[in-house]
Amino acid sequence: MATLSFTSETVEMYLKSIAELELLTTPVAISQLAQRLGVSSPSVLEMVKRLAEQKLVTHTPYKGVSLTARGHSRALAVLRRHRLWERFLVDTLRLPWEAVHDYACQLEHAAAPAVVDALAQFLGEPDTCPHGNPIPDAKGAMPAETAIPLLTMEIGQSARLTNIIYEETILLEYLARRGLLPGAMLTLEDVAPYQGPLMVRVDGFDHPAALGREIAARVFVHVIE
Amino acid sequence: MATLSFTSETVEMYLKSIAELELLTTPVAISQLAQRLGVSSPSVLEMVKRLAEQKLVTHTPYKGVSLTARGHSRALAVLRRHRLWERFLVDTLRLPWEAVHDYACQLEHAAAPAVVDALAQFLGEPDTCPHGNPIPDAKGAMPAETAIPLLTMEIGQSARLTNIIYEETILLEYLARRGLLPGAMLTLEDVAPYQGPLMVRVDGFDHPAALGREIAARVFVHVIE
DNA sequence: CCTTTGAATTAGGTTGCCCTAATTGCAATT
DNA sequence: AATTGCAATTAGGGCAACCTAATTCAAAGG
Ligand SMILES: [Mn+2]
Ligand SMILES: [Mn+2]
Ligand SMILES: [Mn+2]
Ligand SMILES: [Mn+2]
Repeated sequence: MATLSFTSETVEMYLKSIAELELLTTPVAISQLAQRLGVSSPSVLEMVKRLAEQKLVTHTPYKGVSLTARGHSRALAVLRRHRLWERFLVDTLRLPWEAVHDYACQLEHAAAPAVVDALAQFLGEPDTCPHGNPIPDAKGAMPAETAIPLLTMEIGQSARLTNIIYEETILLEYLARRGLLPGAMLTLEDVAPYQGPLMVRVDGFDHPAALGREIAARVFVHVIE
Repeated sequence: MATLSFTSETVEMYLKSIAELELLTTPVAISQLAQRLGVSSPSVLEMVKRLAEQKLVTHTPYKGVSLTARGHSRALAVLRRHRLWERFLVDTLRLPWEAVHDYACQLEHAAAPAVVDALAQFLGEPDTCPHGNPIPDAKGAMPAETAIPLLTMEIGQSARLTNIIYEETILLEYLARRGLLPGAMLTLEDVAPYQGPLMVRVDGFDHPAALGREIAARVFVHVIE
């Protein structure tokens, strides 16, 4: 008999968040995770111990957590559902690009495998979410990142926006208002010193946008030429 | 400030189940609810007390529970989401008629109002679920039942199947195998005495189906003529 | 090497939702 | 009017996730 390991919504959110944070730093600090999930550090630590017991993560005391292979594939399954729902909400239901992230965060926990497969087929097996991030395939494989953060561009360079990582609705709303959607063409005009903002001209917009470094690290681009 | 009353998935299931059971008997017995939800009677009683505190139900000791107006409208909202998702799963994703009930039971708790509205619009504001039951409109209004239970038909009468109430996957599977879907034409051929089964001829099927009274009370029809 | 400081951890709760076993009460039957 | 059977209720737990306050630790700077 298979170990009937039901994964609660809460556990799925922990695993998904760890996967997202591992793209920035690894192992992931307890406090990072606490901030991302909006819960206290002791709560995270307690859950991390439960996850470690189930061999979904490894915890190095005073260092942080990392996903095991098992945990990683669990996380990718959630990410797949999340991004498929996002496509559905934008492409089929025509809901706003910056709002669907939150809606998908609810739906991602509530779709049986048969539903996910049928949804993917209906959508034409898309390979990116509306924010440009890759959708893992049914086996859990995901293409590696080829774009670079806008933060690492050089002044004067032009680029095409490819994707926005570490999605959060407030970030998406901010970027949408400035035309910074996947596919947008932009030019880095200036970088203020002392951790100051990046001035970015977006094609079709009159005024350049000022992006803090925090944000510029999450916006990925393909430089032209 | 509005009393931010988040309704958990569990509470939603209690309210929906009470609404469904009220169609059969009212007030709803604690043990009925316990059986429907697959939990113990003490658990139900405990929850019923919580629901009563929130003025979602009224509890008459040793009698049972009834929904208040507040509880009823909450329940109809869940039912609306459930039935809209069922339509989506059958019409758009082409999933099997008898399987979608369970899938929709997960999705019904995970759709923000904006998503529900957009989904209803995309589906063309349908007014019944794939099992023939009415979908409450956005304001929570639902047409009254006009069909009668197959159980109350007289021998020799013919009828068109309209809907199946008190949905459960095993029941739907049983009926699907015998062609008993909404729209099916049927004739009541015989009723065995002593609470015995009803023999029903279904158009397009060679052998008549034998339905227990429990089931015949849940299959609704419009008699011809 | 010692001190400092913020992150991690421990200690000790609470709440929601579930359980089994024991008891009580209602209502139907003798 | 007493009995009996089943449903309802009470009693006493359990576990997953959350919290705040107090303590301990590690890494960095003096
Ligand atoms: Mn989520
Ligand atoms: Mn996305
Ligand atoms: Mn449900
Ligand atoms: Mn249905």
